[in-house]
Amino acid sequence: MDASERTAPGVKSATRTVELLDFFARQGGMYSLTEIQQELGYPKSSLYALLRTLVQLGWVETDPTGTLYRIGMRALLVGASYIDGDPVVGMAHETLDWLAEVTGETVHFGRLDDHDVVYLSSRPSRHNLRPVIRVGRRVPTHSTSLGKALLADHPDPALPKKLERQTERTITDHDGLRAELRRIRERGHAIDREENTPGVCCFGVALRLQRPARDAISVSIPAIRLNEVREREISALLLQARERIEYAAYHLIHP
Amino acid sequence: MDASERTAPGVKSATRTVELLDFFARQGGMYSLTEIQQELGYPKSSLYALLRTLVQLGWVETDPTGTLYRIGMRALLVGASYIDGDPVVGMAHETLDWLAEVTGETVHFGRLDDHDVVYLSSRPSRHNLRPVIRVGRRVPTHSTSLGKALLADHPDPALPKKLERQTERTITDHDGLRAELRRIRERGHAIDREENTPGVCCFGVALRLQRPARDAISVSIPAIRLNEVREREISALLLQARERIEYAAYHLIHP
DNA sequence: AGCCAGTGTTCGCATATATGAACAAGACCT
DNA sequence: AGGTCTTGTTCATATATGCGAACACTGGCT
Repeated sequence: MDASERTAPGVKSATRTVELLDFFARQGGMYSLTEIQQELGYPKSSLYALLRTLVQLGWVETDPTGTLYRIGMRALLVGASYIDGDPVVGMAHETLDWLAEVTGETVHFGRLDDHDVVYLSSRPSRHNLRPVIRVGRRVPTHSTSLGKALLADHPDPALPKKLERQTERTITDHDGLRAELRRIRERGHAIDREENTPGVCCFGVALRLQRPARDAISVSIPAIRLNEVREREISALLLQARERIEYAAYHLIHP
Repeated sequence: MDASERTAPGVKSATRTVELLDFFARQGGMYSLTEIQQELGYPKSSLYALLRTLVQLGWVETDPTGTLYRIGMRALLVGASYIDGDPVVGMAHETLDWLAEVTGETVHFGRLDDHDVVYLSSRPSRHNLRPVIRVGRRVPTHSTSLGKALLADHPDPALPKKLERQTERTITDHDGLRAELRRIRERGHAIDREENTPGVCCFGVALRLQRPARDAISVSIPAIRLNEVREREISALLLQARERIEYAAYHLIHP
């Protein structure tokens, strides 16, 4: 109960369980006991017991030799259900379809979590043959249109300590980012000009369903296909999409 | 170590952690402490500590009052990574795209897990506007083409004790199912004629990447759009898709 | 062959957690 | 208001778990 209690996050073994799952999720691939041990720093024997338990439950799988571990199938179900159960994602569904349809570009729905934005829903662009699963992926706030739109909506946004460089155009200083957020508030939408991924520009707006906003939508475009006309077109459609979702939300709350 | 050790699945608190996540995933929605307590049967106080721990870690979220719990955003990431890290799903990707393209129908990739098949990847049909997230969902083996194809490939398949009725056409007796599996082996592919979902027929084949097979692919069609010609067409394309995937797998193993 | 380094596995004790019972806080009656 | 449920929260102790150290295997090296 004293101030030194920062080391007590609760049930230790539950914490480790999800940290382990998180590790697998971040890294992907298969790892040996010692590799995981080195990464997470738990004692070998504790980790061993934990892994065996999770293997037995199907949340972790091993290779035939039983010595390499990876995430198991039971973990799959969990992710999908967060999205299925979310009313906002549900409401936005049709509008995201529409936005993808009229722009022909990749559309994302993202939610703020700490200093990241988590993709909750997305529509592949018509040009992108392969519909990559991006749901559940995390991207930084400071280098993405989704993230910057959400930061700009916050009266006193908590910026990450260090703004990690993603590309040569990433804004990496706090003053620059604050100036950018001001521009976004004036302009009404956020733009990411290859600040997170080379060759990709994004336009994003925060959904004002609660203050400060937690959800945002964006349209991503290959930089090559971008020009002033297209830019105006995209931002207009994006704002229209926001209206639609906010309208739907309003009528859900006040039937 | 004696025979009565059936009650010791390992680290208790880890088991409960994933059981809790599983509960949220299955049920969706928000639940109070007592509701969860009644469902899972853990002592109130233990559950309380567990929930608080997971809330603090972002794996469980509460409503503003802090009294209703639901699954948290961090759980999202985990599911996606299972699929991203799987070599077979990766290999099948292009072929699934192709199969969806040439049939115009919904295509699924599924993997056996106990008495269920888990969807690992899917392509929406051209007629189905809304690309529903089905990845991670579980369907029974005995009432789906994916499941029956996988059972048929097994020399001595472990049939579920009780074959749950899904529709009026579901095969619910073991003898009937065994006969059906024999027919599938003779025919070369599995058919589900509205046995799992009214109005939906599916064609499925197991991928022979290991024996017994663990993965399968299927094409789903609205029963209305089905006729003998289309049926032959679909099964031919399905078998072709299987060849492609098996071919790709072979060349991945023997470069 | 024998050694060595690295890895997975087991075991007994110190420590953290699980638990039932008691307490607090509302909600809903009458 | 007062009483009576129901539900969330805290606490002390029995109990399960975490831990270091020892053991067992394996493969590579000399």
